[in-house]
Order: sequence, then structure tokens, then C-alpha cells
Amino acid sequence: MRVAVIDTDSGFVRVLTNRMDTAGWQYRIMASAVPVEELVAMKVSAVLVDISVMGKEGWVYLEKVCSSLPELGVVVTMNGATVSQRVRGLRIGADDWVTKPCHPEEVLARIEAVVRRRRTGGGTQSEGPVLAGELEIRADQFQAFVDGESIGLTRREFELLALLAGREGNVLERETIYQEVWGYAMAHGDRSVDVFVRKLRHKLEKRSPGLRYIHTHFGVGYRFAPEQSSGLDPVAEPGAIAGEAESGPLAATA
Amino acid sequence: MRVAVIDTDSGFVRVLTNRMDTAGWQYRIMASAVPVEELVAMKVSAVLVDISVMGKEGWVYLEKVCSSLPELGVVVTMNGATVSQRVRGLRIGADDWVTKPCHPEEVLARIEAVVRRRRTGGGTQSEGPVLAGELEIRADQFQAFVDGESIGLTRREFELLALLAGREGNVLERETIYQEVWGYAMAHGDRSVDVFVRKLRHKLEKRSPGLRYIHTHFGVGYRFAPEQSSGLDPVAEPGAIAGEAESGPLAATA
DNA sequence: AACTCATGTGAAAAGTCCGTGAACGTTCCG
DNA sequence: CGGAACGTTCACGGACTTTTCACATGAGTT
Repeated sequence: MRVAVIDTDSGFVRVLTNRMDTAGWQYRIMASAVPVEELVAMKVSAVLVDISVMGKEGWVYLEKVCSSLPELGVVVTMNGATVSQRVRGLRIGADDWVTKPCHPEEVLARIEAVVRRRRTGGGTQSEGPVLAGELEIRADQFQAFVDGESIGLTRREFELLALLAGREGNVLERETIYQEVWGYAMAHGDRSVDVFVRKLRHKLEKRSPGLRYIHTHFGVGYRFAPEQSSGLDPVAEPGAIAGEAESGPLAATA
Repeated sequence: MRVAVIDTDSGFVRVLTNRMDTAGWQYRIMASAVPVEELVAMKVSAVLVDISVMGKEGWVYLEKVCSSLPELGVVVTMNGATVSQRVRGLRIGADDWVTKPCHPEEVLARIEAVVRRRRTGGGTQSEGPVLAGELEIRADQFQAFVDGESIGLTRREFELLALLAGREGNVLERETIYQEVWGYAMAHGDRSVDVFVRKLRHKLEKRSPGLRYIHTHFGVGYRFAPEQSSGLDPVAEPGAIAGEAESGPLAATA
């Protein structure tokens, strides 16, 4: 469990860190607002923030964090918050709100609850290698194989492939992909997803020619599905990119 | 939003239902523990339970619900709960705990937060495909299918079709359509909607001849409704506002 | 019937999106 | 310090989509 704490109340922080040490958590204490990117870099699964340390900016900051890191657990604390303040915070996107003074044990339990819920939802990761076309995707190795040989994916390439393959047949929008793989909201105009798709296609094609795995949906995003790359017709296939008349909707079981 | 409430405190329940009515939620009130299967049958996304109505059995029930329905949001209430009780509840698997007395608005906000969190994670189970005539409209693919084959819509074509089909049977004015699909007000004299309707009709007719989906209402706008394209007029318009534009067999393309 | 205006139609112009190669910055290692 | 591996950003050209326009057709009106 990794947590970021933004608070200036030294007494509270001392008691809290005590508890967290006992529980074996990793944490980092900060006295003021932290840029979103830094939260990402810390790889925390939750942030505990006393919104009063930032004054009025607190609400803006809260909103920004919640919208750009929807996967992050956000627990707000505040001295003597009113009902309407609490409601506002929760509506903005906070996952929980604890009014000070409060017992540190309860704070830990609430953070746990928030993170647990997150994990339950996203935990669609079944075990065992995923097979698709000639590919074998092994989550335990962060690598994909063809004929038992690694195709040399980097970490991000692998995560992108794993995401796409895990939603085989579905069209994923760039924003969604970025959110899932990079962990935070995509900046407008960012082309990283396109670039990585290209790298992936290149490596896939090199080791597994004859199959096309990643298909572009113009104006929307990408879809993973192993298909014969019509060897006869490298150019044709009318309306291929946008419309691809192909095997119908797969039952989206998810 | 669908919620199950298990509570015997009539005063609290009255105020709460008031609020939920205002918010347009669907709910069901119960005075005692409900079997897990019944919660499933109700298709609720969250349950608000006063654990004290069941006495000591409450903890057992709470644990059972949390472990067998991990996707369900669970918010516990209780009169004057101690810290250790709250911690226990949260550790068992409850998503949130509100100690009475409390403000109903905050309860709603907390339920919202719990459900929102759940949805963000695993919410792939959204709406199924929309069916109309021979068409299957899939929002997850940004595409429509006939006989399981994509009909090759572009993004805007798809959004126009989705809007019209979602309001099946209703006549939509051009301004309304433009506002919904394009996202901003239509400039005077803009013919984009007409052009896209034409493109849609063309693609629909190509893949699903025998049915007419989009009908013109002269001087008003368009209406979506799958109808036999034979000479028959199954829906005799009461001639009042506008007549059907009975465009005969489309000008031959071949 | 003749006129007027709304809508259908086809294609060209304008705009947007995406594939691609390469430069740049960062981190990690020797 | 230098180099390698990786991720990010940029610019360009082509592919595809959307808008615009001119004209044809058909509906409602006088």
C-alpha cells in the first residue's frame, strides 16, 4: 500500500505515520499541493489530502486530481467541515471525506476501503497466458511470444498490447487507452498512443507476418483482433480502415 | 441509480426517500435483512444498511453481502457507532460508513461516490446493442451492423444515427440534431445535417434494402423508424403537420 | 399551372486524422 | 563521462472525413 499525504497538521501526521509504519505501508508526507505528474511518478494508490492547507485553491486542486487520475483513491480531511462542504467534495470526485478530529485507525480503514474498491473493479486480470493469433501474451514476464520466442517488447509496449488484447474485438478510444496504460488523463494533442501502436505493429509484423493484429478506426481509436493480412491484396480492401466489413460484433463479455 | 435501503428508522427513511425522489433515484425500503439473491434480483448498484436493525447478526450479514457481491456498493449506517465498530465494518468490506445522526444529502453524495468508484473500475457492462429493423447499433464499436457485418459508418455518421435511433419515432428538428451531434449551434443555412442524412440513407439502403429508416418531415426535420419500403404506407400520417417525403426508388447508382 | 422554397444529389474544396521517420530528453549502466 | 535503451515530441505527407457549393427534384402555395 502506497499513500501520499498532503497535510501540515504535524500532530495528526505524527500519529498517522505511526500507524502506517505499524501497518507496513509506504507513504510520503507533503506540506502543499503536488503536481499531478508527481503523484503519478510516486505510484501511489491513494492520496490523503487536507484540503484546508491550500485555502480556496483546494477545491480546484481536488477537482483536477480527481478528473485526471480517476484510478487514484482520494480521501479528503478537514477540520470541522460542514455538511455542504463534504457533499461538495464528494460530488467533485473525492472517494471519502473524514472530518477532523478523527481516529487514525479509521483513516487507514477508509483508505483501505477506497483502494480495495478500486482493485475489485479493475481486477479483471485473470491468470494464465493470453493467446491470440500466433501470439502468446504472458503477464508474468511482461512479454509476448511467437513460437516460444520473445518479440522484445518494452514495458509500455507490452502494457499497450496487453490492454488491447484483453479487450479483443472492442474499439478503444485513445483517451481510454492512455488513461489505462499511462495512468492519467491524456493531454490534448498527445500522439504517444499512435507512436506506440506503430512500434507494436512493427514488432508484431516482423515476428508474425501474415497476421494483422491492431486495426485503426478512423476518428475513434484502435481495435485488437488477429486477422489474415490478405496476402493477395496489400493495398486494396476498400474502406478498410474505417469500415472494415468484417465478422460481426463479438459478444462483449468483459 | 438503484438503491436498496435496509432500515427501520422511519423518520430517517422518510427524509431520505424525499431526497432520493428529488434526485430521481429508484429505491426499495426494507425493514430487515434480505437474502443475497434478492439483492441481485433487484439489480441495485448500492445498498444502504443500518446494521443495528439486525443486532449481532448484522456483522455476519454484512460480511456475507460484501464477500458474495463484491461489485455491489455497501454503505453502512448506525446510531452512535464507535471508532472500532466503524473500523471493523470497513475492514469487513463495507465501502463507507455514516454515523447517525447524519444529513441525507451527505448520504446520497457518499452513495454516489461509492457507485462512481465501482463504475470507473469495471464498468464495462454498459448498455447492450440497440436493435432497430435489421440494424444493430453498437456504441462500444462506434458502428452499426447488418447480419453481423459493419456498414462502414464514419464517426459523425454513427453519432447521427445513434441520436436518431435513440429517439425512434420522434421527429427531430435540424437545429436540435446539429446541437446534439456537432455540439454547438447550427449556423443559418447550414446543410450538413441533410448531407449526412443522405450519406446514412445511402449506406443503410446498400446493406439493408427493403427497409427505410430515416423519414423526412417537410419543413420540420427527420424521424427514425424502420419501415417496409414497399409502396404501402403502414403509418398513415394524419396529414396535419407535414406529409411523408415519399422518395421513390433512389436514383439508380448502377 | 406557375412560382417559391425546402430538400435530394453529386462532386470539389477544405479540413482533420493518422502513419512515419527522426530528433530530443531522460534514465540507467559501465 | 559516454553510450544504450526507452519514452516523448515534432513535422511532414498522405489518407480519410467533413464542409461547402451548384444544381436537380419535389412539396406546398397562390
